[in-house]
Amino acid sequence: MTIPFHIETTGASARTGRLITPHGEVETPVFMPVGTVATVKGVPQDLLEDIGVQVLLGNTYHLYLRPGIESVRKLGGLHRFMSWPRAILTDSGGFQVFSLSELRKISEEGVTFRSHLDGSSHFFSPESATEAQIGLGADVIMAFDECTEYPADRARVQASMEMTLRWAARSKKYFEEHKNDVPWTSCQPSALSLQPNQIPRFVWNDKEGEATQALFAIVQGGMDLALRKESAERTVELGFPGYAIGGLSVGEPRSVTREIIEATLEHLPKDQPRYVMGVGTPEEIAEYACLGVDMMDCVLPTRAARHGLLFTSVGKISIKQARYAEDEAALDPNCACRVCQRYSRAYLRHLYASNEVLAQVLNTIHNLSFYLDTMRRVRHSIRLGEESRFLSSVRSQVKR
RNA sequence: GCACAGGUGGGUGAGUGGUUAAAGCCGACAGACUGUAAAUCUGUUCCUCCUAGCGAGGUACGGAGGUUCGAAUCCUCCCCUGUGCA
Repeated sequence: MTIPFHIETTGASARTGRLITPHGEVETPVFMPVGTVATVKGVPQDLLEDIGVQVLLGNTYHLYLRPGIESVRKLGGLHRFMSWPRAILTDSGGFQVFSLSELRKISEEGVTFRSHLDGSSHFFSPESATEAQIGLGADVIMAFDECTEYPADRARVQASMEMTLRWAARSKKYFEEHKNDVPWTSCQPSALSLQPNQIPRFVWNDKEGEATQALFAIVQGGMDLALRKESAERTVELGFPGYAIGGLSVGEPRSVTREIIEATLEHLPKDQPRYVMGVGTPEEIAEYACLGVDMMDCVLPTRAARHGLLFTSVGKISIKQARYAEDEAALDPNCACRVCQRYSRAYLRHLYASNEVLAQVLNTIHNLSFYLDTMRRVRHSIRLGEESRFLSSVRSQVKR
């Protein structure tokens, strides 16, 4: 049994829905904060729950290197290890094939990485990446792919796309044969016991036959519409419970990103979840959601926060700027998050300038709150059939 | 008072006769960041002018003189700081 996806409302192209994972339901379209090494840098899990994070992204490559898949498995899987009762999606390591280009060697069989931590050599294949993700036990796991670099010529994009296709088939085969090896069989998120003065622990039910992990595949094809179409159709033929559009936000112009997303979505099943990997700004995720994208993830809100760049309803704010030194106003006058409710721009700037860790914590909480709130409003507007009006209001805010 | 050591740009600190307006680091200011090798990275940081450039001029290494084609660098005196001895 795989994870069910129910579409609730449908607009022109946008839709809202529910993804029923073994660790709770996820309202879509959803933004998934990135918690690469089993943490959203700077923000504790209980706070992530408070601000409404429904699903987190983890990274197979990083967790494989440290603490190691076996450790996580022994500790009950990633949810239990990091004390996160809600849904998790793990990336397969395919993006590291792209981002660690200096440190890897690709062959049909798989990819040899040199660890960015200690230089040691490691081999990832569709089979081993899938095995690792089963060991981590995320609710949604991703087929091992090659995130094609940009720019790349057509022959290169085609060859890369076809290899990703073969790797998707291998990932699926391995998954079908081993999907019962997850470190949990089921759990009830509501069973989280949080007694006073007690270390929070989950109560894990071991009922048989409950929902298992779902393996999503990734469409590649570079910036070539025909190759995207071919990649989408052939991936769909292989049959997966959900599909991702990968290989974007790798340096191409934003107009191209949008064009590829829009064109690729047409070739993906309308009744299954569609996930665009690695996007975007608040305006972009709102826009893509209105195109019919159900899931997105991005390091931008968390990384930018750590670098002093904050997304607000009045545009981007670089909190390090001298102009905020004596600004008593809330960071974002229209934001209800705990940071905007409590602290002034002057204080946030001071924390940043002083290199205090609280700056990272507060900035990240705000940016994530802003992203999640944006998606909440997108869902609301889709339900009301007013997504185009919502989009134009978001765009006009950005211009200010 | 004597003897050493030392005084360099916002700070620290290299530099001991010639591409030195003066390294590096810090600070300050600005920019970047999109399936996280990212609490990271990039740029600017004496003044003036323009045709905006490895452009022109000015000022600058405690102060004043001097040696030299040329001085932050060598010499003399003075001022100041630190340490030790009286």
